[in-house]
Amino acid sequence: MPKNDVSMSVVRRLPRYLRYLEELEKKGVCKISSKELAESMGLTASQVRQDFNHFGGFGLQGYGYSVSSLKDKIIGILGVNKKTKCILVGAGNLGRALLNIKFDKLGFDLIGVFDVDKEIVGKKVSSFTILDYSDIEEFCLNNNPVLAVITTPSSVVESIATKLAALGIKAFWNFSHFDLSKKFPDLNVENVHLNDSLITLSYLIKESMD
Amino acid sequence: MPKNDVSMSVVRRLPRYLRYLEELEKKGVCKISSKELAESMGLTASQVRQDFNHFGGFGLQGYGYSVSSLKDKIIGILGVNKKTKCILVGAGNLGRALLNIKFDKLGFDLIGVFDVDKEIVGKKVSSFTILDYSDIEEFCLNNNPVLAVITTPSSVVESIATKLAALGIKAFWNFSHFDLSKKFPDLNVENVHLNDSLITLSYLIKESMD
DNA sequence: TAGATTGTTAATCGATTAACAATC
DNA sequence: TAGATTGTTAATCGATTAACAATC
Repeated sequence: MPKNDVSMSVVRRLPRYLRYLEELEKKGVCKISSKELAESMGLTASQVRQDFNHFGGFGLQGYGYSVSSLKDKIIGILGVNKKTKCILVGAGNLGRALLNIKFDKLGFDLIGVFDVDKEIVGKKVSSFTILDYSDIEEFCLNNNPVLAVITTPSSVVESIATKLAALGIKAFWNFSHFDLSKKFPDLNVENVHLNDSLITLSYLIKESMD
Repeated sequence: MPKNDVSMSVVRRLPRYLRYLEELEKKGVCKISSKELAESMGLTASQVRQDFNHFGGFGLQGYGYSVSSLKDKIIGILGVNKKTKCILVGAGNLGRALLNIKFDKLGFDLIGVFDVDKEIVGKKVSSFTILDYSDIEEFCLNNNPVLAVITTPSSVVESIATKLAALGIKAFWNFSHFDLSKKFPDLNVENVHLNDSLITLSYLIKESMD
């Protein structure tokens, strides 16, 4: 059972652990020590053990960790085995690219994709038919999605999020620059700021040229 | 002039500062105090002043900071005024979505988009003609790009990156799960792990339900 | 000058690392 | 049992916050 108030530094390492463990399992590795896992991930053995012990003792002293049971524990902690209902708003290039994500393998069930553009409403992208944004209210009342993926222009995000929050949305995966955390401090917001990421790289390149 | 060895915590806040300053400038705000800026960004005034002072004194005691000159300083620090040559490898959905990014506003000049799929090679997406991946070596020898955006399947990233590194690429903007930092410790790598981001949100939602 | 706010030093807090006893 | 490696406590390190002198 996960305990509360684990720091975000730890939480953000959990998906990485999961990825590495899945790779190990694929390779047929059954057992791994904190030392080996740390080395392959660029962490320290102490850090690995500290991280896991936030959630209870997952290992066996003198042996190490069972890859499959450690993986299962982390899946449980992250809630990847859940099927949290979600919608995607904004079926532009980025939104459509995100439709390739295996939401069901990440703990979500994508139940609706919306856009305002009448040109694309009704069309099929991957296995999803684009729905009309003007029907989103009724859709949410009927289906109660928990997460909204926001891939619309920043200018319309405030009004969309306000509507969705009123309809009971509890979390935003936000690809826009609108600061949803400030406006909705009680909701869960995860920002993906691609521009910031690329600019950071500009800085690192510049520094490495010195 | 930027000094060296500023921590990544600080560096990652710089693009956010830049965004907020651009918004302020758009609103016609000329002057801002560390206190005001901190409040609007969810930081502390101390943190804002510490951050800027890593790079020199940008403010005026008793007055605050000039929005436009602070913005210009940060642009300089981040190298956003540069035009670092870059290429994109993998013109699938995600790659094509990224073509909408204003690379030139973020310090880069996107000079080539590559894919292996003969079906799309030669086609135009946005203002870019998709080039044949088999010509990438010659292209790099002629044009010397510095950054490669990697939006191919993870399985082929190792061989692509090995080739590009040998051709003088200095940085990767990596959207795959392949661990480029481990294989190329001397290159600049910025990872965008969308799956990890979504999984983190799964955890946060789960926690907030308790 | 008085008020405001920076630049900077010192204190605090939290995360990482080290150490080692517990134990498989 | 001896060796190995965890779980956990203590030490260290670094980042954030607080405080205040400098100064516009």
